[in-house]
Amino acid sequence: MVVYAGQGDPRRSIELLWRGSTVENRPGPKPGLSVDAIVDAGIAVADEQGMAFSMRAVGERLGRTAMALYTYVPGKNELVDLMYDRTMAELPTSYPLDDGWRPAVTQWAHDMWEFYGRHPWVLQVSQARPVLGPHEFAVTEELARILVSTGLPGRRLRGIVGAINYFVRGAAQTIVEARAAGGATGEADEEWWYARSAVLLEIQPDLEKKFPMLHLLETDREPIDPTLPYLENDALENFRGGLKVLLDGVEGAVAKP
Amino acid sequence: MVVYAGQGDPRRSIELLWRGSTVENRPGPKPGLSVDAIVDAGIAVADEQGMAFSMRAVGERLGRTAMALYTYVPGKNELVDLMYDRTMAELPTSYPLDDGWRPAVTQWAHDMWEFYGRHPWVLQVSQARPVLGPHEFAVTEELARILVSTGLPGRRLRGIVGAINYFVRGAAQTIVEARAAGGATGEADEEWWYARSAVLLEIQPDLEKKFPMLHLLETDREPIDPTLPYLENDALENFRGGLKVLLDGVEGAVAKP
DNA sequence: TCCAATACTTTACGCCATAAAGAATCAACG
DNA sequence: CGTTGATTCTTTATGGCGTAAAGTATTGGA
Repeated sequence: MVVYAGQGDPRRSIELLWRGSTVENRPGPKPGLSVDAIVDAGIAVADEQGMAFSMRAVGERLGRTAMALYTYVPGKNELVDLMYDRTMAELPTSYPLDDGWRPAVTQWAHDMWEFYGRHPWVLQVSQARPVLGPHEFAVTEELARILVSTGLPGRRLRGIVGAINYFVRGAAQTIVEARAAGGATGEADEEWWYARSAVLLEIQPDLEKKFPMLHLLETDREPIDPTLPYLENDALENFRGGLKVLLDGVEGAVAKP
Repeated sequence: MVVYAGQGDPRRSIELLWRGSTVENRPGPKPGLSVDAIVDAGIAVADEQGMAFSMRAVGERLGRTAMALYTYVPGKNELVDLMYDRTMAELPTSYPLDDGWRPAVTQWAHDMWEFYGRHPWVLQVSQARPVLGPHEFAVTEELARILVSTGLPGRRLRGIVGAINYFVRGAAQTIVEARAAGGATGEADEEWWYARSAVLLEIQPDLEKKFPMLHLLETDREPIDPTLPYLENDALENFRGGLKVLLDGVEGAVAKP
């Protein structure tokens, strides 16, 4: 299940995102938890166990039952929203433009790529309905700021911002899920690929003849960095190459009106 | 939950994908179903109800219990794999190159975009572990074929193929999920956005000053086609713009060595 | 005719999110 | 100082999910 953002009461969600919890002097037992603590626990659990994290797991990590969380947070969806936005706080929001927009965008993209690698579950949070939280805003604002310095009009930049976002996300997703495929250890990785490929070639021996272009793409390789596992090499190379082409396109748009 | 492809026995999965079910004369009652029928039912259910489709629902549509499906298919993951690959069969796999690669790629991308619109659940199927089915191969092979005609070496094309895929997927995801946000009818769409935005502006009145670049991007609009709903306009415009930039980048790569 | 394989159902298990109700705790008011 | 009412947290229960296990009915071949 992709987690859709903000199914619940929009007011409550947005207040939580932008205001945090307002604590006054109220009757009743002192709260033993806080929204912040719950969000942090949620992030920790998700980082460890992926999106299979559950309210039970988050509660357990805090020494409570799952239901205790519902005192602070309307439901799982809203918690995910908060986790999503909170995590984004760790991204830089100020890139120097001294060398122009291109190095800045490149750095932004690489940071984003690494961010997704650190928090794979973020990629599962629905994208289209933006969470509309402050940190997500800040991160996108920064990309916009960098790109505005190209001089291109906003109406053209919107597609570009989207393209860069989609690209980084997609590329990150590829590597992240490929890693996950290997299992918890991250080691059985190549074996998994190998098992699949072997069976595939056994069943379809003439695969390379049936799909000659894919074969061509697969086999025309640059020398790889032997210190990295195969998949990381592959993904990083493709990421750099794709980003380069994308930014070349932007450059073209900047050059001619 | 994003549905990961192929958790089970790789041999069984791949055989199902590439060979279909082998039916001989065996003892026991005649099968009342077939893998094909189940896959079709699965696609129908998913098209209607989104990824919340369940084994029970698929079984029901065929007048069986959920467990009956397990006679034909190892599990839900494998069924999703089969659905995924089967759906892709409806995509064209031969674009004319008479006018060069660019119109062909553009058409490929638009077809893909519409495909995702027809089958939104496909976007939820895990990307990174490719399903490795014949139709997915064919679709990607075709994109590769088009791009090989640019004369670029395979090693450079790999990043480009990735970038185009990610972009189309991302852009489609945005519009598809935005549609879904509106609810089953697809009508409450703008209202949903409006509700969120209104609350956001109420809580953060100086939003536009805090994020001036986003504001700039948002407000610099082209005249829109009044026959389409707002969101479709927006998404389509961004899709075209982003794709153009991306392909400009490819063109740049083609021009200079 | 009987055996063994097959198709399918029923039942059950362990997850999940979360609704509903109850127990314990505390500030404020009479 | 005792009571009230709000608040935190637990317990229990509901209805969903994928699928394991066991049972029943059906069939081709020996």
